[in-house]
Amino acid sequence: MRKHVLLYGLLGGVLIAGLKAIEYRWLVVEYSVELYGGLVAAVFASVGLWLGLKLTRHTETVVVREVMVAAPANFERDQRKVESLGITPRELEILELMAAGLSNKEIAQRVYVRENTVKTHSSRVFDKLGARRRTQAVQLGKELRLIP
Amino acid sequence: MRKHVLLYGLLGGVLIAGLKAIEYRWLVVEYSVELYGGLVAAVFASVGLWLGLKLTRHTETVVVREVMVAAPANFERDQRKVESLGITPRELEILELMAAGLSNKEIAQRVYVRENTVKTHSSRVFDKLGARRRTQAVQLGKELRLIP
DNA sequence: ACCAAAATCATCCTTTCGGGTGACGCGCGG
DNA sequence: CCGCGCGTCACCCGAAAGGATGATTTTGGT
Repeated sequence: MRKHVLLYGLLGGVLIAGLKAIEYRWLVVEYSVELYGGLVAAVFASVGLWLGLKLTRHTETVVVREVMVAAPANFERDQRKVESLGITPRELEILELMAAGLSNKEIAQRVYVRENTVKTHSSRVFDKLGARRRTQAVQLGKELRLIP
Repeated sequence: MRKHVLLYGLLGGVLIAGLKAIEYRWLVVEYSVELYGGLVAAVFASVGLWLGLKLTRHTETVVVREVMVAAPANFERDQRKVESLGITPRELEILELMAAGLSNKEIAQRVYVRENTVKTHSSRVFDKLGARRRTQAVQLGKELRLIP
């Protein structure tokens, strides 16, 4: 966290210095200020946005709601199996998305990570489930009541 | 969401205009650019941060708990959908085996045909279901009650 | 503050999938 | 008899998935 703030400040400094230098070299034009401001704004906005997402990615409030539904099946995760298999929350999440029929790339975009990361997670899940293919993993996941 | 973005852009414009005006009135000094950049950076960082928080603050995982446990339903194939989609018995068979997590090769061995044949069948099923991946086909097949 | 677990990302390499295309035989109904 | 649907099989090619390994960063709990 503190590291983030430091990095943030540092980035700001570097950015301003860089822009200053650039300005004096080839942006000595009428609209340099606008360009300057725009760039700074864009960069800081992105960083701010990223930071915001980063800070709250895992802060979910769990709301347990009792509902009376007739047809659709009720799903209750078998937490014991999850633990005994040593499957992490993230891995479960990826497994669910896999079951929804998403490709690794799509999952990556969905959860804001690289495809490589998704592949690592899925590999681990396959390992823990003893599956060789994603369809198999999905099937096992459903059988073991790890996913709906 | 779109509203947010619009507001964001608008704010940016107003801010820049405002700063520009201010600059020409009282901040015509040596370090106006730094001040300017700092202000823009700060404001946009906060807004970005706020936006980030806003977007993810209310991510709650809703756990739906049901009282009555309907027995693991008996599966009844929706023959109408099967026909309307033009899915043949053989294709359904392959789809089921796919859902069981078998690879094309394994399916081929199971039903005593070449892997190539399995591939054509699966391709046709994907076509008819509008799926691009086998996991997706399985998911759709279950949703449409074509397979258990 | 420190350690272990979890999460992230990369690179290399092999296997599996999926798309596209073409072809052949069989049985059934017109 | 001929066409048509269905099942069968082949080949090529690019994309996706999976295995193995190593590395760094975050997080959570003493």
